Amino acid sequence: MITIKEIAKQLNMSTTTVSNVIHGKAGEVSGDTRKKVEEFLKKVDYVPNISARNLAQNQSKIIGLALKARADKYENLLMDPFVSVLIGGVEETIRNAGYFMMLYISSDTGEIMRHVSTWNVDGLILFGMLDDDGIRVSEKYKKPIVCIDTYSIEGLKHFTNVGLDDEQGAYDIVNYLISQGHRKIAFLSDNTKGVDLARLTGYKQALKDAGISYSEKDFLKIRPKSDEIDKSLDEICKRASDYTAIFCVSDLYAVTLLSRFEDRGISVPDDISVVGFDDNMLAQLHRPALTTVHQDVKLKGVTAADTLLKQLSGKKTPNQIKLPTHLVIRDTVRRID
Amino acid sequence: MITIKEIAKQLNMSTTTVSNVIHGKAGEVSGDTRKKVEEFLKKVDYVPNISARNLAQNQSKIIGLALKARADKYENLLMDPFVSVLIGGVEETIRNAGYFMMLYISSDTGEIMRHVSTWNVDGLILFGMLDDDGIRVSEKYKKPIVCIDTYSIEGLKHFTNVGLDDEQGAYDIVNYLISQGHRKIAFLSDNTKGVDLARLTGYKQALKDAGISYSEKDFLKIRPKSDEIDKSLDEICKRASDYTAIFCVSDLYAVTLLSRFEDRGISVPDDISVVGFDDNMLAQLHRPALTTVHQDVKLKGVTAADTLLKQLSGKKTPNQIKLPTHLVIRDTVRRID
DNA sequence: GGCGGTTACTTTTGCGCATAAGTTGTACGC
DNA sequence: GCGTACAACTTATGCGCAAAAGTAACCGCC
Repeated sequence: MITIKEIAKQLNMSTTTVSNVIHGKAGEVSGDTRKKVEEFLKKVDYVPNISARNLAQNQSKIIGLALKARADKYENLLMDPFVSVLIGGVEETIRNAGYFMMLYISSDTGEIMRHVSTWNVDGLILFGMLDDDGIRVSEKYKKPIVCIDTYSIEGLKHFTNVGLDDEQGAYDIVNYLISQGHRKIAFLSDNTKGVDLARLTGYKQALKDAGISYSEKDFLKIRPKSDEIDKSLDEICKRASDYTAIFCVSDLYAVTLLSRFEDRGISVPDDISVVGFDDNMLAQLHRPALTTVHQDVKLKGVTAADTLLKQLSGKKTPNQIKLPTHLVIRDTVRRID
Repeated sequence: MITIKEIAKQLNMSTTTVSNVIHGKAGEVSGDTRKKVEEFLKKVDYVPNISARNLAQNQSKIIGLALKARADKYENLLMDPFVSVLIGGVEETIRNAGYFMMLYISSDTGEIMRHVSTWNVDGLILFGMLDDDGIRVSEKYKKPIVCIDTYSIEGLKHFTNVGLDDEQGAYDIVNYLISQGHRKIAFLSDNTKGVDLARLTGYKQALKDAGISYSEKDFLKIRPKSDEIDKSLDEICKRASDYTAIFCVSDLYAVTLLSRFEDRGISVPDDISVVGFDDNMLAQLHRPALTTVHQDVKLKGVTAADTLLKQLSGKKTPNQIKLPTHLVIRDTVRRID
């Protein structure tokens, strides 16, 4: 590939002049010269060597997107259809701003931070990754970081988080359930942290506001590891008869439960109502179609990227951005009287 | 971040010595010095500056993964749940080999190639991207390229392709349909190129071997653009009564069709049988669960990455790798007599 | 005792680029 | 007609690293 030096030699001028034209520094190069250089650049299809540019400027034009990866099927973020949509949103935004995306899938924060340092990445988007260890490590590298769906109190002091109004979304759909006459409503999830906790809180609040009591046993805990999920699901099916409705923390779980119910001859919504959260393709295509809370996943990716870009240009951003959700009523909830 | 130069200064030795230790060049540095340097490196948590290294070595340790992106919902690769699994397979393999992954989503081959050149990427994995234009452009940059699911005859002369034995997979499932007594079998797809063509060929061959004739009208063409898909699906539903079974080119289409049938009161498999191809989460979770052809998507990603890594180390690779598929019999096919 | 070979280093160069610092030439004001 | 300001350049430097080329000490050996 041709270098600036070679171009300068062929045009019989200095590299600085060529460089100035490339960077559009007006007023430092005459119209004539500019034109000559521009034409030549086009002719030889000049492409800068980013390594050299980065070295000289101590930047990288790279934005890292780190995803937490886990081994088991239902634990693995990658299994959820919406992840690739989010990746797409981030990539598009970043590229339009002249940055590049390096994708990193790992659960080892330290490893990621070394990587950040090695590549001198300009900024980082963390999805499902921020633990206390991560916060400590990441403070060492003074790079802008935007988290997605992270509820760490400690983390919010340092980084901005892009997420949903999970609590409100959960509140809305549980409230809808209540409006349809349901009073025995279970909550299904595999943990009580972060996003799941926020949705649990919304669920509890809706119950409380309707004067419905909540007890520990209304939390149906699913175990996502592949060797346990079947057993776990069976247990939940047994306990389902205690409820008229189940609010699943995600569509993935909701649809999984739906198919399990179908297999056991439990009819939705006649025998029991089921709702989810996310509104992904699974929810739309399943029959009965799932009543759920819609989130705009691409927007989430775009917002995270935009926020990071703002920070890179020195602007301040709020440390908590909550995207709205809305209820999508389909066919898995029955009105009871 | 600390540099080799600084380390050398503090240890009172030359940068070359430090560099040699870093690269484990035995015999060029004494045990004592080696130990001293290694300890120091650990103490200061030295991380190399990749830009500088790449510039000096004229390499990049980057592997590009380029995905073809299209605007419409069903045309957009990212919408298919399996894409992120494939990305994960590539990333894992690459990272274990000390490379990094830069993700690129675009449909502009030229743009991608400029990017390749700018970053001096060591190799490229192309997914759903190779058109004739792409071949021409990519020949200019002498970098190893591995394609995924690409059937371009022209392309195979230049690059290796990792794909499935699509023809055999299609043959198997259509043959299964025939073994269940079906003779009026339609094929559903949105195009007749690449993977879709291979599956169509397998379908036709199975019909032929069973003495069943095929005519143009047995090809149900779906139009994936978001403003057309509904109408398109309705037309297909009308024509469905001419058949006892429909072989959809992908699970995404199959499940979409399944839910449309359900909405119109057409019962699967009682009124009509439906099969797909891919065996993704949609197929597993839908009820009735979809009979389909299984492919190992992660393996596809891993194989593509492995193949590229082999090429990077100078090894020869076959120019066509076909991963096996197998039939997964579930509940969307009825035996007819 | 001079020479080749080896070990364990150091000095130097250059990758391609951006940029600070330096050099012209010339128009302008008074 | 001299200083100043500015436009339009060029020269020189350094980013951090790898690696080629150089050096110095030592050993063995005929």
